Amino acid sequence: MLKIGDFSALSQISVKTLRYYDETGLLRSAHIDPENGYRYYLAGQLSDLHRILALKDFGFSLEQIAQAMQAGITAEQMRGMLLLRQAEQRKRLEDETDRLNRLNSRIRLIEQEGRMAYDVVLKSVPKQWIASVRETIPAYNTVGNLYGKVSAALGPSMSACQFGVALWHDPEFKENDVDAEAGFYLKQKVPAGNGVSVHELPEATMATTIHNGSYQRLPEAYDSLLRWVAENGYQVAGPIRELYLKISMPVRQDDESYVTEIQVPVSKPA
Amino acid sequence: MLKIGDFSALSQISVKTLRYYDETGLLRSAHIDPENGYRYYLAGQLSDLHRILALKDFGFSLEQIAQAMQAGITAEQMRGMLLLRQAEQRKRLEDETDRLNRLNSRIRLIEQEGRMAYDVVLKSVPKQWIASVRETIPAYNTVGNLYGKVSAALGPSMSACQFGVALWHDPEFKENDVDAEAGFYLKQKVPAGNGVSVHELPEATMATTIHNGSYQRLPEAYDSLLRWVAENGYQVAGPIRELYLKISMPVRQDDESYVTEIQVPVSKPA
DNA sequence: GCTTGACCCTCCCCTTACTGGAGACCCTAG
DNA sequence: CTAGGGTCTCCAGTAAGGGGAGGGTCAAGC
Repeated sequence: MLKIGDFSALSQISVKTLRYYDETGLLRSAHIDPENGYRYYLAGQLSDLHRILALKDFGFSLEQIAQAMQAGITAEQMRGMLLLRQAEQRKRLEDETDRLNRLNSRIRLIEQEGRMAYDVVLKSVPKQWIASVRETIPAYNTVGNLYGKVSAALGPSMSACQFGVALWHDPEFKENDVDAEAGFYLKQKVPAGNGVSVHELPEATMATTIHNGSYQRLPEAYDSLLRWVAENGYQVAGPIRELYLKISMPVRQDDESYVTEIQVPVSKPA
Repeated sequence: MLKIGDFSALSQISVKTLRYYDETGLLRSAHIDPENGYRYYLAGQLSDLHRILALKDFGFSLEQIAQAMQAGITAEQMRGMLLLRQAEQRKRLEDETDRLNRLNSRIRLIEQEGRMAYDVVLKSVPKQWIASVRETIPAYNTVGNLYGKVSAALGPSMSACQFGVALWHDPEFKENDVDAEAGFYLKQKVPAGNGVSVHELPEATMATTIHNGSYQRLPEAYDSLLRWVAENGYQVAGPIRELYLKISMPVRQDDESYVTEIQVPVSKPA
């Protein structure tokens, strides 16, 4: 019979941890002296502990290990467990690889451009009702003219609007003759009409960034964002959205208090 | 001013998390109504939140992020942070890759041998005093004869002994003329003499496994262990140790109550 | 003006796999 | 017989929030 300190020395596992395993039932001590509560272990329990440590090293939780241990598992069942864990571990490895790639990409961007670069966040946005008009306009920065039309057509329904948004439908960047959709996100559905379309934008996975300030510096944000998309192995999968989260009337191109979010729908090519 | 729910909807970050960030000072709400305690956010804070999320995605802890955020960091400082994180992430990726390899190796072993295979654990063992004799013996299983010599030579010092141990000094497996060292681990240093050497084994990183039962099945344990060492990219880096953790007198080759630990010192080839 | 449902608040407990410490008891060697 | 080290239980804390209770607040519809 070994005292807990001896068992700890043999196994290189801390006394604290052994007590924890005993307490949680993962590895019960072979005997407890009822006089003084001392735990006693058998040398033969070292193989149980080794099994626990090996499974832990494979990435199983203590709870999973406890289940496997008390069930007197066969080689075939063990193989099944390990194959499941293998799949999870592959996924994990892929995630960590992607994370490293994102880090590398950001470092490159900072080194090449000498500035901080925009923070790009990948997120899934829910379905969203929108009231809008879609027209071919001469250039990006003339999109503002469309909002008057929308709000005039909506009339009292304007109260259901949250904030302005633009969608760029051209699959490639175009200087002129831009296929633009402009309108407002809606708190709830409102009737369409008067040339205004009311429809629901689908749920989508978006690479997004926030631009603070003047619209004249928007191209830098687009630059960071689109490079992020390309360098991390995504492709653009739909119209890019611009959300005008803070704006003031009358609209000015160089108001530094404006807040704009750019969203690029993305997908991983198969 | 946005209520916490609005800010949550815009950012896709849960209200709970936003409150947690406020509480911990990571992202304070711009204003708190003193009447009712409601938190209010500005749209401009979205870019702060985006920075937090981007850094979190890179693997920084919230505490690290908080420090970086309140210091008004420059692009160059940010680059330094990211380079440090990059090195950590590379290490992590390597660890996770090794873990997957260990998993693969174990699965292969089970599939090829149709049994559970031994649980191999990598651990670092501390320096250890030993009293021993070293001789060339006809075969492995005749090592038992040496222990009598050692205990006779030690005399009353035997009380400082913990358990018997054998070291195999041959770099390759040998059936005959085995260069063997046999003796006992010591609780403290004792005087040498009478043909017994007392010296200290160095600290070492060991791949280890526990064998329960008859010595006749020890070769299976060696098989699992040495395959593990080879398949996980280690090389043997010193004499293999056998620790006789539970044994009884007289020694029998087929006693199923014996417990033996095999330790292979390993290193990663450069 | 009233009600109702959605929203917001704080406070507490829970998660994993332990680690650290306090205070008390116990064992063994000299 | 004493000193030290070993062991016990209990409590608190970790990172990053999630879940829920209990209670106050706000806005819209009637």
